[in-house]
Formats: sequence, structure tokens, C-alpha cells
Amino acid sequence: MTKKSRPRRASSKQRRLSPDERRKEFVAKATEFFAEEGFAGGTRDLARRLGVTQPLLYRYFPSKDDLIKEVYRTVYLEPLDPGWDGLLADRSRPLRDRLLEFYRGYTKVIFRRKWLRIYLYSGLKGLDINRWYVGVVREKILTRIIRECRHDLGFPAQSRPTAAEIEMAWVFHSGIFYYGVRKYIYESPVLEDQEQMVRDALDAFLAGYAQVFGNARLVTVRPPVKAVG
Amino acid sequence: MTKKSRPRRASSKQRRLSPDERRKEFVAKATEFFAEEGFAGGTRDLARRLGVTQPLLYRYFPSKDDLIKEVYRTVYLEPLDPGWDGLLADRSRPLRDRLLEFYRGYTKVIFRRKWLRIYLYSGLKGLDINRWYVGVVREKILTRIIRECRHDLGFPAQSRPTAAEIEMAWVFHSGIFYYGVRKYIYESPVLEDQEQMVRDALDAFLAGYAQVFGNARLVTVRPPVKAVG
DNA sequence: TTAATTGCTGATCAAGCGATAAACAATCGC
DNA sequence: GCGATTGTTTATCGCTTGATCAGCAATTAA
Repeated sequence: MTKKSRPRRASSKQRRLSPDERRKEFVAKATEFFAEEGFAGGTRDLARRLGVTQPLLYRYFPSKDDLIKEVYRTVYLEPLDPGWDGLLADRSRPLRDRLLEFYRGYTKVIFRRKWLRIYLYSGLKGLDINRWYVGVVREKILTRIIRECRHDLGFPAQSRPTAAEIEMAWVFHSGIFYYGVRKYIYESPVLEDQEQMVRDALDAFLAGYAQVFGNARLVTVRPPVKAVG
Repeated sequence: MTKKSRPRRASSKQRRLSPDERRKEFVAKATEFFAEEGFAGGTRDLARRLGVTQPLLYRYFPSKDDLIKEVYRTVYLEPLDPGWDGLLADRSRPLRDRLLEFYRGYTKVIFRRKWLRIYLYSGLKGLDINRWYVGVVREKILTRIIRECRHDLGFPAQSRPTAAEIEMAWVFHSGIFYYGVRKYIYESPVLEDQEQMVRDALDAFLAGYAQVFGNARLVTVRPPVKAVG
């Protein structure tokens, strides 16, 4: 309840930012704020955090909802690297290496309290942007992964991954994703060595894929588990 | 804005419930309400849903927060079946069968929009009960699963599963859990055959565990499996 | 039937919300 | 310097929120 953080009026010769920069600054800080408080957080609290008064927000954003939409846009676009498809499809390298490198980069972006919280909040709201993102993951990442798995096992290039194959990739992908949720949202103890977590999960996925889909096609009987790698 | 749902005053000879039953009825409907609206949902809307006036809620619960706590308690306790440990530990049956049956029962409880939403909402709030639940899953379910995996591969009964083994079980478990999130919260298309999803995920996990930990112990190619208390 | 008890509602309060309007302060072009 | 323009605050509005209280309605006990 202390009144300490009264907006300081251009205290020192603080360079005035361009309108666009200032706007972006607001969005960035609003992201952190909403990540912690949820989108039910008040505009007054948010303004206090920004070091300005509440009405000023309405000079930059028509409404709270518009500000929130802007937050979504930045957060959802943040982790999407256009270079990923090239990385995953680079058959000059072993598939395992490619996937390890991909998940190293992917988790580097999404394994942050801010990102995960905004993502879950918006997911609970059932927003279109969430469904859009899930679609992107499926089409651009998981589909590609399955294609590479098939090629790796010597399957003929086929029309389209089946729903069951995609689902298996989803379970693998989600398992990794949820490591971040447990660590950064539940703040539950996890395996400290994140690299190992990814490595083990990946090895399980590759072994599982080979067993479930690979052998099933070649043999039709489910033979005993044999080490693959 | 329609005023249609005016609380009907003992319309027909509707048997008056005992205070305890009525209370439970309130908690049950409040669970559904908060699952949809989030815990920021208003008490007036909730009361309308119950067909009563808003002040009546305060006759049964001292505050909104107390009501919410009660909702948590029921939701978190719902899926915990005391018979699970016996099921998972029944070595007269193949491990794969036991795990399949376990996840059949487990998903039957948690794969519901209501349960998943309340769970995620409370997780985002960082509530103690959430951490408690995560601890229960780890200690009562995942630890047991790893023990059984070890036994299945013929390992000597050892002190305690390592953090890496528990983590692998977590990734597997979370992958299944997140299927429910995608289906019931994101309302994203998933593999319709849920049984197959569980089966494939399980086979991948078992194959992966055998490869990552099984071979490592027998051959020592991957020796440094640090036992972390 | 009556008196006491319990269940429930209508009216209302203070506090907080998102949003707006008008006035003040800082900056920029000239 | 000066007027215009942009950035920011003060004050305030209408509305909704969680919560309270007095009083009516239904039930129970005698």
C-alpha cells in the first residue's frame, strides 16, 4: 500500500522514446504483468508497473482487450523460427542430431515462465490464436518429424502421416512441453539436466516409433523390444 | 439481459434437501461454473446458475474464496483411487497390461473438460494443493511404474528410482495428460481412438525405458546414470 | 394452532473495474 | 522566442464486484 512508485516525471534526462518504441515497451511489460496476474489483472496495477498512470494506456490502446490481443500476437509469434523446417529436413545429418538441435532451440524459447503462462491462459480462453498455433505445430513441426522418421526407417515416401503417427509425435512433443510447465509454472522439482530429459524422451520416441510403426509394417507381428540405436 | 430465470419458489413439491446435501450440490455446480468461467467468474452469475439469489451463497460459504477451496478439494481428490497401487504392483500380470488398465481408469477420470480446466486454473495460481497433487503423482504412480519397469527388465530391486528415470515416466505421463488438454480444452482434433493413443505411448515408453536404462546398465555404454536421491 | 427455527430474498454498501474528458507539461518546427 | 502538437495526469463516470443485513417465507416442534 506504499505510494512510493509515483510516476517520476522525466526524472533525469531520460530519452523520450518514439511512439512506436514506447508502445512496444508497453506491450512487453504488459506481457510480463498478465503472465503473472492473469488477464483479469487490473489496468491500474498494470499502469503502476509501467510507471505511468492508468488513463495513459488508453492513449496507446483503444481498450484493454486490444492490448491483450497484442500481447498474444507477440507471444505466439515469438517461438516460431522460419529456419526450423530446413533444420529438420536436412538429411545430411542424423535424424537424432537434428531433433536434438531443434528441441534445444524450441525449448529455449518456450521454457520461460512468461511464455508458458500466457500460452495456458489463452488456451483456457479457447482463443482462435491458440488453435492456430496448435495447427502450426502439427503441420510445420510434427508432420515434418514423422516424415523424417519414415525416411529414416527406409519407408517409401508416402502421401501423408496417419493420424496415429501424428498422435505419437504429439505425445512426445507434449511430454517435453509439460516439463516446462512443471518446472516454471508448478515450480515442481524436475530433472535438473534438461538436455538429458530431451535426449531420453527423444530416444524413447524414436525407439517407440520404430517399434510401433516400423516393425508393424515390415513384420506384422509385434516382436520383442530390441535396442535400435 | 432477460430476466427469465427468476428463482422459482419451491415450484412443485420439490423435496427440500438436507443442509449438507444442498451444500454439496452447490459445490458440484460451482465446480462446473468455475471450470467454464474461471475463478474470476462472478458470484451473481454463479447464483443464477444455481437458481438462487447471490446472498444465499454466503449462507453456505463464508466467502467466495472458501467456496473455491472446497471446489479444489473435491476436484483434486476425485481421480485418486486407492486401488491403483495394488493394480500397478500386481506382478502376476504382464506389466503392459497393468499399465494399460491403469491409464484406462486414470484417463477416464481426468479426461473431462471440468477436471482439466480446474486443474490448469489452480496450477496457474500456484496453489499448494497443486504441488501436493504433483507430488502424489510422482510418489504414488510414477515411482511405482519405474519400480515395475525395473523388475520387468530383471534389475535387482534397488533403493530408489533415479531422477532421470522419474523424469522419463513424467514425460510419458504428461504426454498422455496433454492429449486430454488438446482434446477437451483446446478442442483441437486428436486421434479419435484414445485406446490406441495410450497403447502407442505406452509401447514407446517401455521400449524407450528399456533402451535408455536397460542397455545402459547391462552394457555400460551409457554408464553415468547418476543416482539422485 | 402456535411459537421457534431455519431457508431464502431484496435492498444496499464500499471498493474496484474499464473507460472518458479536460487540463497540464514537454517537445518540436519555425 | 512562440504556437502547435504530442505526451501525460487529475478527476470522474457508470458499472460490476464481493459482501452484509433486515425481513419475509417455509418448515419443524409443541
